[in-house]
Amino acid sequence: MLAALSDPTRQQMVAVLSRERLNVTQLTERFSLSQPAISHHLRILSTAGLLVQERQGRERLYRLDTKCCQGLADQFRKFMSQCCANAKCC
Amino acid sequence: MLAALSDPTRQQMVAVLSRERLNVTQLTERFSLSQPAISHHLRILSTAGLLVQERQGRERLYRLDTKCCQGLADQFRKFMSQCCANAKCC
DNA sequence: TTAATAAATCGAAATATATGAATATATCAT
DNA sequence: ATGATATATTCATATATTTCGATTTATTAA
Repeated sequence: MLAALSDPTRQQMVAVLSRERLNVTQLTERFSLSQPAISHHLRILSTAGLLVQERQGRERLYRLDTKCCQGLADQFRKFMSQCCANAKCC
Repeated sequence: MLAALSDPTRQQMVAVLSRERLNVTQLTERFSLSQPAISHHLRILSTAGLLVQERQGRERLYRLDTKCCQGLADQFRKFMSQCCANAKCC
């Protein structure tokens, strides 16, 4: 998840897809990248569980998987909180 | 910060350094990596603001910068929360 | 069935990252 | 000063990632 979100392009994609449901073509228009590059990033974000696909006719709309996002964000928060709590004891 | 934490070795290093203050040599013993490799990771984590150095005689002890860690974790949490909130409106 | 469109995959090139060996630097103890 | 130790840096190499062009696959419309 962290690796998926460590790329600036993918961070922007997550932000954009949190506001709108877009297909690959639409995303390709917004980012100055080729369609395969966008597909590649979508794949990485999807594999990390951050996105979900919705088939709509011949298009595939991507959007944020909020449940999963919250879960992952929470997991990360816990890791960091635990580390910070440990550090307090030193 | 995300890039720094996306590497498994560095995640472990953060966890370890949250519990103990260690120098490069000690870290090199715990991880099966060369001393330069450890220094390299320490540099990346330090640059991201996650670690601080403490000079102690001829050694340099590394430990978690809890203040910075919490700040960064919080920043990330806000980003994800905002995205999830946006998504709720779709 | 066929043409057109959307999206994924493949292959290759460019770039970035991780790693270790060797070296350099800095600090402490003698 | 000198020797020993801790750490950083340099350099080269291996690996991974990003990107695009070309191709393939799948789906819809005619």
